[in-house]
Order: sequence, then C-alpha cells, then structure tokens
Amino acid sequence: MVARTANVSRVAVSRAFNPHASIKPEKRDLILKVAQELNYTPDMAARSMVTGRSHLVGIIVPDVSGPWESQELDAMTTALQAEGFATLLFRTRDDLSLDETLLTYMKGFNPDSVIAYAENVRPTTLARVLDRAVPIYIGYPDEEVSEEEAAPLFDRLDVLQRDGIEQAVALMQGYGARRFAFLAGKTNSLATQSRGRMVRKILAERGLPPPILIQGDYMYDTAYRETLNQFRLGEPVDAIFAANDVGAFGAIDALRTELGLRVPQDVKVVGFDDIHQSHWKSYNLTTVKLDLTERTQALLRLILRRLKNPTSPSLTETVSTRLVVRGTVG
Amino acid sequence: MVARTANVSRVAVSRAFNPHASIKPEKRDLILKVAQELNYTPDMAARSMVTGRSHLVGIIVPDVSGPWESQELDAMTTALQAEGFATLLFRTRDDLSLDETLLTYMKGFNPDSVIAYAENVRPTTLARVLDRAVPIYIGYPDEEVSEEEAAPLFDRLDVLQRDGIEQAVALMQGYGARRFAFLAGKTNSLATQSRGRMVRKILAERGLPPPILIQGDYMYDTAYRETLNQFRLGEPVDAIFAANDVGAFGAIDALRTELGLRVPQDVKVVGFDDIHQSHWKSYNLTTVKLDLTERTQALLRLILRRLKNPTSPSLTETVSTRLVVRGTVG
DNA sequence: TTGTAGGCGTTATCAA
DNA sequence: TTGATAACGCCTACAA
Repeated sequence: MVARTANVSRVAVSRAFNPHASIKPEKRDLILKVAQELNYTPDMAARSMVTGRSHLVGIIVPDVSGPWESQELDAMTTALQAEGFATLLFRTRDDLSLDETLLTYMKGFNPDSVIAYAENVRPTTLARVLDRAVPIYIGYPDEEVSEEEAAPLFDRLDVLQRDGIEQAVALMQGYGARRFAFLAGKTNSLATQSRGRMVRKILAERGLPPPILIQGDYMYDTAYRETLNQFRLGEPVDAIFAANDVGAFGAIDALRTELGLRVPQDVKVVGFDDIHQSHWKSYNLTTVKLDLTERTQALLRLILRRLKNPTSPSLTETVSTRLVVRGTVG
Repeated sequence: MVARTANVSRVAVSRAFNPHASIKPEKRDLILKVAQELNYTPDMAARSMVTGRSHLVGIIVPDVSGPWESQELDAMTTALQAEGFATLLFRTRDDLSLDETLLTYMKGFNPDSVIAYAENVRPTTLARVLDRAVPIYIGYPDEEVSEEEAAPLFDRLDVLQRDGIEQAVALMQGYGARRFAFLAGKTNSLATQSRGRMVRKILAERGLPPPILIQGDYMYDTAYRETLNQFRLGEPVDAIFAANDVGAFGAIDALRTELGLRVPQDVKVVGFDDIHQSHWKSYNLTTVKLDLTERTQALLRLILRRLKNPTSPSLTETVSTRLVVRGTVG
C-alpha cells in the first residue's frame, strides 16, 4: 500500500477510510489528502474478503433492452448506488438450462444480494446456489404458490394487481365495451398468469363473458401479428387488455394501420406498466401503472433490512397498481 | 475451503478450476464433482487479488432507460458475458462533479476495463483515475480532438457518420426537400456536434442552405415542444434530421397531432440510431443505422486485445453507418 | 503430477 | 487513539 509509505503506519489508513473507526480527525484528514494525491482507493475485493460484504448486488434480466426492464434497471441501479452498492448485471436467455451455470458463475462474485427479474429463476433455485444472498420473492397475492416457495424463508414483494385492473375493466365497460380480449405475455410468466386470472375474475364479477386469449410474449411484433390473426381469423372484440404496454402498442398499430379500425372508438385498449413510451402522442395509452419508485424503494428496503439483520423474520412489502387514463379508452 | 476436506489436498482444487493447470483428468473430474455437490465456487475476489484480473468491466451510462442506451447495454453485457466478464453498471447524472466521486468509487472494484457511454467522462479523466484500466475513445473522425486526447495512448472506436447522413440528405432532397432543420441532442454531446457538422457540410456540398437548428436533448418531450415552437414561432421547414430516433418520434408526433401536418408528404423526417422502436408502425421511421452488433464486437475486440497485451500500440476500429429506408421520407 | 510456502490488500482482534 | 498480528481464499512459484 502506497499511502503508508507516504507518512504513517498501516491500519491507520484503513481507519481513515472507515467512518466508524476511531482516529484523530487531523490524522484522518492528512491520510485522506495523501491518498488523494497518490490516487489511492481501498480495494473492495480485499475488503470483501475480510468483511464478508462485497457491496455488489447481482441483477439478472432476460432482456436489458426491453423498455420496462431497462426502466426498472435504471431505477434500481440508481437506488443501489445511493446506498453504496454497485450493480452486477447479468443477462439470461429464456433457456432455463443456462441459468444454473450463470448462477454458479455469479456466486463467484459473492454478491450481497441478488435480484432476479427473470421469472424462470425461482427463489428456491436462487437460495440453493447462492448461500450468502437471500432472495426476494416477487409475487402476486392471488396466485397459487407452491408450499416451499411460500415458506416464510423468503422476503416477499407483493404486487396488488386488483385495483388497477378493476379500474381498467370498469372504464372500458363504462364506455360500452362488452367483448374483451386478454393479450397475454409469455405463457410461463407469473405476471401474465396473474393478470390473466384477475381479468377473468373481474369480468365474471361484472357479468361479462370471459376474455378471449390472444397469445403474445410481451413483444411488439408478436402482439401485432396475433391481433391481426384474432380479427381476421377469429372473433373480433371491442376491448383489448394487454399484459404489458409494448404489447398494447403492437395491438394498437395492428388495429389502426392494417385493420382500419379506430382506437378507442371501435376498439378500446389498455396496457400494463406505464412505461415512458406510453405517453407518446402516437399511442397515448391508457394503462395500469405499476409505480416504479414505490417498487424500487420497497425492494431496496427489503434488501437493506435483510443485510443488516440476516436472521430477522421474513417480511412482505406491498406495491399497489392504479389506472392512468389517457386516450385509448373513450 | 470445503472441497479439500472432502478428499484431497489444497492446490489441486485450484488447478481443477484452472484449465491451463496440469492435473490428472480423473482427479480433476473428481474434484469438480465434489465441488458441485458441496456447492463450491472459486471466489473471484480472492482470485483477483493474486491474478490482478477482476473479470469485471465497468460500464457508465447516463440513463439506462433510454432505448438506445439500453440496447447498447444489452448487447455489450451479452458479449462480455460470453467472454467471461461480468458487467459492473454505474449510472451517472449530467452533473459533471459527481463523476469524479463515481470514478473513484468504481476504481475500488478494480475493473479490468471501463466503458463510459457518458460523454462527459473524458478518456483523460478516466485514465487519470483508473490506472489499471485503459480507456477506449469513442470518436467521430471529423471532429476536432484536443492533442492529449488524440494521443496514440488510447484505443479508438471511430464512427463514420458520413455515409449514412449523406444517404439521408440525398433521399430527402430527392423527394423534394429544400429547407432542412437539424434537431440536435444535448449541446455538449460529441455525437450531436459531429452529426450537426456533417449535416451542414453535406447540405453545403449539395447547394442547399444551412440547416435551421432546433435545440433538443435527445428526449421525446423536448423534441415535441421545440418542433412545435419552430413551426409556430419560427420558420417552417420541409425536412427534419434528428440526432437520434427518440427525438425524431417527438418531432413526428408534434407535426401530426398538433400541427396537422403530414409525414412524409408535408415534412420529411429522418432519425439516427435505428432503435427497436423505429420500426413500430406508428412511426415507421427512416433512420441512419449505427450497427449495434458491429459496434459491440469492435469494442470487445479492443478491450480483449488490450487486456491480453497491455503495452501493444494503440489501435483504431471503425464502425460504419447506413440509411434504413422506411416510411417517413417519400 | 503433486504438495509446500508465500503473499495479494484489507479489516478484526487484542494489547499497548 | 494507536500499532502489531492473524486471517480471509486464492494463485504463482518452487521443490519433490
């Protein structure tokens, strides 16, 4: 270490950089000054070996470039950075087999915590591979959760889908919609399953027929194509509830540019997420907002709390949803 | 270490995980098998201390959620991961003062390389703070580069803007455009400056008047507002060349929804980047494509080469641009 | 092919 | 408030 050659002894430098340590203020200032001149920074790797804290939080995402994913990644990275953590980013494909390797690899970096936005990475898998990091289960209260996963072992972040979805259905119904379609995301996605069930449930409560399923995968192109197929080959509908905003864009464009239908006059469309793009005038999408700030803060709270007290009992944070009314219903 | 208690000695485990080491195959297999059972993974932090390789690549982005940024981040993370590197993600604001702190903090993680997409982080700053990592200068050949930065000290990734921009101007001119506007990005952005100069130059070469400047910041809302201002308060134009796609979207929406103008009949619009969203039917944007795969691969080549041979002379990779013709010119 | 010894940079412990 | 010492887990010599 360079700083010690400059003037004083060894551990003093360590203390100078550690706020809690007891060291004479003037001495600390001197050391910090010399350190800056010598362009010295404590080595996090060495530090992590002895403290057991890497100050790294692993984030696993299936597709960084998705609008929702990237906005969530952005918010989370910003929040983590403010707390002194660096984001260790990993990208996974839909290929499940890859994930074991990836997780093992990630384990080598000893992240203090791991957030897996990829829904094919189950918390049990996470817990098995990463012994240090305790996973958080992002769930939807109405879903069927297997016993082991629902165990109080894991902290949970629950998304209350009901409010936003009910508001959306009510609004569309209020404007005369009777025949609903649900534009689903990936089949195995928990979010899409949960949203689909909730839509079905609320339609039933309101005396409306169950929704027609349009099978999407959260992507624009698929939503565009499948919406076309639905109207050309299947039964037309007068309302589409999409499992995410990007899918809603695809549906809207299919309706307007290819089918010659008007939104919202002929078909009403509601999305889910409220990404930045949803307020772009060409879409001006009415959508169920999942508050990103709220979600990020809740997630961060869970992580920090678990890190501070690893043995504390598991906790569940709750995030709400609500409808943002724009121009695709009316 | 657990694996050694299981059966054999210490360094054998190290060798088993290091492909180059000499160890009896059957012994290696045994060790790897036991390691898997015991859920053991080599500690990268400890390894990095002795090898000097952290297998971490720092990436600094001003806004992860921007479509272009997130798509680039996605591509780069994927490419790095394939080479055994993990992405260490940092987010910077436009506030320049923050960056020094951030860089110092990042230095603590000892990244093997750093990619700064934030243009306010100059390579000289990077080189000063991070002694291990050698920065790559992402430049535009026609720009004025200060002597020290142009020094052969840095590897360069040059973006040849000319081809794509010339094609774009030619196409718009060919369809009758005479009065051009340049919708700029952030003022201090090198990319926007370079693109602006090139547009001006090519217009001059073709006997067209210099472009009117519409001052944007790469964001949708600003582009929308400033386009409105230009047509209402200033001189109307019949062609808009935007410094990025998102800005082009804002301009298009302002023209269509608020000004009652048709694109491309009344005003032609060309963007820059070719992000995923550009082929969405509502925009169907004609744009200058900056090939992401090509760019990512070039960047990766530079990084790997520099890592393998730190003292090799500096190299410049070149990435081209080309026009993707869709529906906003015609 | 295998094992032993030393050290990477840091912090925790303990003694002064 | 300070300093000496040990330890974190790994790899690169060197020796067997």
